Amino acid sequence: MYHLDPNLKIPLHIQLYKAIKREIISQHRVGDKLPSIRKTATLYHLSKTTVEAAYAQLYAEGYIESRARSGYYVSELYFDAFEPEETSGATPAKITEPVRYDFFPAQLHTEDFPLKTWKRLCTRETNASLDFGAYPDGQGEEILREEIARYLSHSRGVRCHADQVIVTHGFIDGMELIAKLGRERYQRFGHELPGYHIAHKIFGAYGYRTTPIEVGRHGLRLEKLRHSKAQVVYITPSHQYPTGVTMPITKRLKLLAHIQSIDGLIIEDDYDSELAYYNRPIPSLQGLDTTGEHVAYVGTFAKALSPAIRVGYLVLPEWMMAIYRKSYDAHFARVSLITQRTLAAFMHEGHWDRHIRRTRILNQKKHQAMREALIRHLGDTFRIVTEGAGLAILIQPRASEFDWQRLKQVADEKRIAIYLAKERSGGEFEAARMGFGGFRLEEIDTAVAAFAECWMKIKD
Amino acid sequence: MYHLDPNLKIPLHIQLYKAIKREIISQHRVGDKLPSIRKTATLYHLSKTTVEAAYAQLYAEGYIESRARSGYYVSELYFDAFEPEETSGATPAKITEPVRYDFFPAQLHTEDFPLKTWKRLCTRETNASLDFGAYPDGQGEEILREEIARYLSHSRGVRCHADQVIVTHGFIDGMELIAKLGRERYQRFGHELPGYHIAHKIFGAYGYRTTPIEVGRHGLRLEKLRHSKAQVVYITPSHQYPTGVTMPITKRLKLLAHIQSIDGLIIEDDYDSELAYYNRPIPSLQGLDTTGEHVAYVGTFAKALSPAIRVGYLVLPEWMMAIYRKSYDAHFARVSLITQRTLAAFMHEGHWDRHIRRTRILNQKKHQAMREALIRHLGDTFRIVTEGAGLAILIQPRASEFDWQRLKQVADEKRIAIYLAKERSGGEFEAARMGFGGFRLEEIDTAVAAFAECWMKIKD
DNA sequence: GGGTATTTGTCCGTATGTATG
DNA sequence: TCATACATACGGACAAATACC
Repeated sequence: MYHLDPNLKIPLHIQLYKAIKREIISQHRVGDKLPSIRKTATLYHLSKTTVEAAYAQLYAEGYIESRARSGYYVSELYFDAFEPEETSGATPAKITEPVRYDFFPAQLHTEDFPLKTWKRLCTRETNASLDFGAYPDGQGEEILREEIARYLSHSRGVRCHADQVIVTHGFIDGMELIAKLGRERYQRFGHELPGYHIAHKIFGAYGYRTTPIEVGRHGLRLEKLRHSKAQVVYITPSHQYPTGVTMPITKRLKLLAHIQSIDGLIIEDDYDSELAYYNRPIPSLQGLDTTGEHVAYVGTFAKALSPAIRVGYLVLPEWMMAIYRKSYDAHFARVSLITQRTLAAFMHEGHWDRHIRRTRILNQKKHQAMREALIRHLGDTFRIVTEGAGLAILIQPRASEFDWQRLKQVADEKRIAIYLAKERSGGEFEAARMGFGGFRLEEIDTAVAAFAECWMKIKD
Repeated sequence: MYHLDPNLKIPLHIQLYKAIKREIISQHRVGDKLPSIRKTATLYHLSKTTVEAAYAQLYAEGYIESRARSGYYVSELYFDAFEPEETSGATPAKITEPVRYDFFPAQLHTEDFPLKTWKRLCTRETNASLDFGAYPDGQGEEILREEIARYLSHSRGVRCHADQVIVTHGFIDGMELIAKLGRERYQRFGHELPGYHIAHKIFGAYGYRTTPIEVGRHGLRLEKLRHSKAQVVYITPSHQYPTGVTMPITKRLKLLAHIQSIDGLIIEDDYDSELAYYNRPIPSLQGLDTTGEHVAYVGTFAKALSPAIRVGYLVLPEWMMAIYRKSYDAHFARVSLITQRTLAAFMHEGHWDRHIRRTRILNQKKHQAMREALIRHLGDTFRIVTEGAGLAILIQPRASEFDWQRLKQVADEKRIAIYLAKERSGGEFEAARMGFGGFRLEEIDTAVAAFAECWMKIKD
């Protein structure tokens, strides 16, 4: 139930959009179905088109997804997402058979979440907060911001102070904030192609002109960037999504020099650096930017901890922080206080560092297991395109002809979820991304065996 | 076979609706099945939605009934009204002649009750309950409480859980319960003036000191409330009785702040929110009260469904529920189990939502019909004071002098029941409340014509 | 008479036309 | 010309009722 006022200057569909957005952010019930366009329209005496406009806005910004002829559903914000649902009690059996093996390349097995510790800290903080009547800090609780700043500076080479950190309700919330704060200064937004599509949708929704910029073997093509005249550029330099390439240090410096020369802004999305088990992490662009004015750093806890936690953070240059402080309600918390306090305690007591380390080792093992399983079950019919890039191994068949669509179809029938990757934009499917993050270590071999059955069938 | 012309100005679904209506009226073959939506659609080369809209229109006006997944059937109820009543046995002729036209401003025509559906569910639940020997729940059957909680939270913005809902035997029962539960904590009761007089009588009977509080153009006068020192205040914020004013959101927040500051209690009577066809609903006070401790919400099924059902409900703050649980027999049911189960099923299967929607559309149409009839029969001798407020249009004569008492008297002689409204408290009668809820749609014009005869006589 | 194919109301999102500033 | 909002019209997905075998 929202409050809408037709006498206000603000258009009705915007009012509705804002109200729903607020609700989604505050009670993030991922996967929930929104009331249908008609229901909402009759309830508030609006036309369907008005409601549709509000939903379309939410959709454009990635808050909700549309399932044709079924309804709108709250998005699993950010591509991290995935928790095999928490079946509470008597959930009715799903109509669609659940997948047996899911090779989703960017998920973590839920068992890997240190649930017990988290629960313990959570109840402790809940009790401690009861007699604590202080105002929340809209930027995020200070203790948490300090923990984040400390972590980032020692393990990611980000130069920052707690004052520059804003705790957000995840990726989208953070990107919107950047879009808003930057729109007086910038108009042209560049994004990676292929890349994570949500980013440019958000900036598009905020009135930026968006341009795709090609990704090469070492990340973003700098000459294309120059040519595009983009002032703001969104990149995933440490582990480009979805190709997995890493931008080498020399290129990072060149990129920085260019952005500094045009007084632009890099949005550095370091979405899964915590999981990197493969190589020495490269210092963040943010840390390389000695001016401290041209990089906005975006991070999240969703990947390494749990998507359910829904906490991310920004590290912004001082000039953006100045605008932020002027324009935002200092006491409107974007994230539940308890969650923030729990997280702060979790970090402060060293659980976060331990968890990261543990996850790294585990991922390394899983990677190894996947590699071995592939070799065992597929023999010499395949070759590895990339490995060590994230939670997946990219593979291709040795044979030149291969019917990818049929592979997917056969896998589907056996309720195996596989994920194909295109080489660059517009090309054909050319590789399978064999994700291992979602399996338990000892599950991997069985899963690959099942996959191999499909593979072998197609190969001939 | 109807003739439909897509080139006409009139929308196709309206053309179809009119054609079918004409046919039903001329050859009213009660119980006949209409051709299915798809049949008609293909026959006339229309989309399903267009036919659906036409049928929905007929349904809303009561010409046809829908049996889900079976078909649409011509209503009986509609024609029953014309038949001379089946006098069972020797009923003596009534002494007082019954009124021919009753403009009572807050009633619903009995035809509008979905009797068939209700009966069907009722027998089903009766049979189902036979072999079911569980204890009744004094607070109300859980399935019903859950349905109520769900309905209230999505369509009235009430924050509640089924645990906080108590099913009552109507308004008075509920108010008595509140009076009992609150009397240890509160002594001073405030009520609206003008207002619904029953409320303060009940609280008076339970030993409260009661004070009237004036109603202004936007509802209760807050300064008067403060001055009155009332701790408990009974209000009808969404559609004040009898003035019809709505308390805007800003005032609601102020009222809440005041009550919170004195640790008092608001009794929010949302008696006819379901019927609101006129404006966008405003979220309930209960939902705005973030503390969850200072509003008791009172609702009823009497208005929208039928007074005969005699079921209401309360949503109480937790502290009141705690007292309730201590003091009341957990197994003394206030309402017949069968009724509760029937109602729960009625809601669960979507009939309640459908009924509400249907009623809204119908009221909108009746309102329109009343408006047109008034203009047709009274010409420019009157003006509309308020409309869209509930089931009546308030009118005044243009002439400055007008003998209201004589109007009432003349109408009385013609057995027309009319209802006059005072402007604020203490003033003279200054408007007539032309209620349309009690008429069938097509009756309205005749009724207004009869009323116009009286009106014109006085006017001169 | 019990399982199966079809029919049917009902729900859903979507596209386009139109009045109004 | 553009944004806002509403009305009209479309056709697909689904589960229950029904008809059919």
